[in-house]
Amino acid sequence: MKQTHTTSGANAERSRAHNRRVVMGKIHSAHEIGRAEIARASGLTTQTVSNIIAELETEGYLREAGRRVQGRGLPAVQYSINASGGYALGIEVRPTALFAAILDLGGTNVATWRLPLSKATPDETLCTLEHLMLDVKRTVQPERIIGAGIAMPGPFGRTGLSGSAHDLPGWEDKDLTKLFSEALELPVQIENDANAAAMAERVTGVAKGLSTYAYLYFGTGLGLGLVSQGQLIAGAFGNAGEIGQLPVNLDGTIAQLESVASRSSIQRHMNNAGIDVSEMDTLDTLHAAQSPALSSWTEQAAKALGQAVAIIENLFDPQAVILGGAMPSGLLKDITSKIPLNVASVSHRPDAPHDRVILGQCGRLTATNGAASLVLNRVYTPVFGPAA
Amino acid sequence: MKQTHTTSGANAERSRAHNRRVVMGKIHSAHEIGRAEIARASGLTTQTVSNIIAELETEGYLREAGRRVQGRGLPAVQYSINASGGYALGIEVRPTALFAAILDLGGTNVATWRLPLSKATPDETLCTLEHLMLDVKRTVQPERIIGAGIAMPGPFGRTGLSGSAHDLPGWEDKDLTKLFSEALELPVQIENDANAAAMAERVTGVAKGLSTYAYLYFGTGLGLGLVSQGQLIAGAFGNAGEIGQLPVNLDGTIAQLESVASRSSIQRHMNNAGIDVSEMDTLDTLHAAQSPALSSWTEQAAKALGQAVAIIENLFDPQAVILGGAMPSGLLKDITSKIPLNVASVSHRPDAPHDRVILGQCGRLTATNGAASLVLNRVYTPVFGPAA
DNA sequence: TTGATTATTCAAGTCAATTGAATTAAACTC
DNA sequence: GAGTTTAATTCAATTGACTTGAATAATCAA
Repeated sequence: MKQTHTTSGANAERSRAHNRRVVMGKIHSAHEIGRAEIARASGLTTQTVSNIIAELETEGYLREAGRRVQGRGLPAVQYSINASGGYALGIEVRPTALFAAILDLGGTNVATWRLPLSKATPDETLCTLEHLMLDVKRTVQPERIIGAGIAMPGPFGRTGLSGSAHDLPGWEDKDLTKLFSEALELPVQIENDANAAAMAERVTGVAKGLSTYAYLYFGTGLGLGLVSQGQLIAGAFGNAGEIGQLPVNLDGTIAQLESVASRSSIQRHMNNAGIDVSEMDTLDTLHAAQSPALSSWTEQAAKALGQAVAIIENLFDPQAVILGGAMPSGLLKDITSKIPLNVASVSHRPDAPHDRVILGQCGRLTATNGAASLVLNRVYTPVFGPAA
Repeated sequence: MKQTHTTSGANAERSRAHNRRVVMGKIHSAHEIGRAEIARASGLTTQTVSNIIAELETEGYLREAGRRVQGRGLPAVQYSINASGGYALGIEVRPTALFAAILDLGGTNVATWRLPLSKATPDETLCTLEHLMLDVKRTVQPERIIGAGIAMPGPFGRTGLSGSAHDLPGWEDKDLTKLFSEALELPVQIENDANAAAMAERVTGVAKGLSTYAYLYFGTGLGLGLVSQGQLIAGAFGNAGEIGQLPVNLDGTIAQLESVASRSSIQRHMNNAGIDVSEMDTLDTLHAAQSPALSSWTEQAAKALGQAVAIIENLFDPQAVILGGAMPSGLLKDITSKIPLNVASVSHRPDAPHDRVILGQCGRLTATNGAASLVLNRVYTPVFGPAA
């Protein structure tokens, strides 16, 4: 993930790109907004905003949304995102399947694929992707596809995946960015699934108004995505957020967070109680029926997550911690409400406009949609090259 | 700490400011470097770099450092930072004293003050500062002072300090930035002591080549500074890095990190052994004499810190974790070497160019010098306005 | 109806980047 | 050691994008 950035300098062209993002970002978060207001909020002149909006409109990214009368003076022409003006492709690579989704500029899912993989080796995956692309190009206008985001389970080495813990063999020492961008013929961004999922909530979900938050992702294990000022914190090597091994204290016993709060931990727990939950729907049913075995799991998980949340709040001071991932939403909601919060924390702000722990709303395909959201976030959030 | 940024847009002027920082940053980290090389490293043209360097040189921030023959072609004129071209003021407010330091552009300490405070109320502090400023202006040319950094123990509320844990009463609900910038008549930056200390290592210490790292700070308690891509991670309300309450597991007993690894924990531990260590020098002597009581503390502290390091590495994936603060350096070195590292971590990189845990080198006044380093870091690291 | 207010556009001006050709000084080649 | 190659730097012209200030348009208030 680490690379030498040789483009830290600014020039007119890069200023324009930056300002286009600023404008798109304001429109995205305000939903409908006029030029003058964007100018005030961004520090640009109305003239500049006008020019940029004209450009964005002819390119199809924006559309007029009537005038709004708001007191005296000429009513401002409102602009909003033209959802069909661009599309982002999201790819999630899992050990047994490849998920894909297309989101439009507004963040709405317009297509979803699930392609089985036997081993998820690079060859098989890339080959499957080439077939997928044919389909993708039939679904939306190819020239309207802005880019692709790829979500894979980490951890990442300097290139490719590394370490002994990940479940995708054969990807070590590969230049992932090169591999995918060549196969897809699109600019790509690669993140682990938790990070991608975190972005989904920012672009379309409950984190839309937030710029600094943490996201706990229930995948096979448990992942953490950290977003600071609208950008993912990747860490030096792209592996920030490995929270699974966090030690938690359950009634005097130390356990790893992931072994108590994850999908695989439910399966283990329920199997011990003689119940098979290999199907996700079973879980949903059990939850609706208030299964005692499931609620004893929930209790443990919530307790463990409470400790994780306390640590996250202390170390990162986020606006909120969001919970999401591939779990029945009723169950997730239940967990969310049961997480104990430390009243002595700096995050305890009685006047806060929202809860400290929030339920994510992006559903089971969060990571796939999140992969696409990585692309959308780049449209809406200005970035500048990092320090050397 | 949170505020509405109305200047996220880019223009020619802000581009220039950005590029000046890029150029200063390259020169700072390379020590001596020619224009063409800066151009290559930054993506700017040599012409632009030439213009900026000419500007910076006439302003006194740079100076020529001879030509370097490096093979064929015209030998490049080398430039380096002109240390006396600018000064940064650092202020550290503690409950019983105000520390101040001036660093030159090269990061060298040119003056230090220690002014006793009886209660460190805003009134007393600001009054003391006004007297200090008279002295400061006699020490260096007033117009060469770039700005001031302020280090205070957190946590911060939306304005001022808040919470029950901090030791500076009377600062609640104050607009710190306004208060200090008006008293000093300088642009100011305010951070907690751990964050300031973290910056000291980046500007002058062992973190000079690092852009993403964590810093564990021994103050009265224990603080954490997180630096990502050359910038401090502040969190949503400026309180990121509150690591003191982290639970650690010592032989089955759960303790708070701060109660085992901090200056006050040493005092408690040694008092229990019947030894008084209210003077820091005593500690140094005891360490040199290999006091058994002290080494039993060190062992516990290192064990606890090992757990904290593991969590930091997993959550943040830094290039390194640096240890520093107001402790005898021999003792710190000892702790550093004794911290157990998890071999299974993603941070275990046998080919890394440096250790995973590094001893800081900025000495006892790290936080004060660090406050000044906040200012210097802004000179050397380009920033752009954060997302809305 | 008139004046105040706010949004927007028009036209000119400015800033700071880029581009391409020219100059300088060293190293390599024969 | 004369000529060629290479690299850094400067000179002069150009361009892109933002700003400025004046003009115009549409609404509210009196």
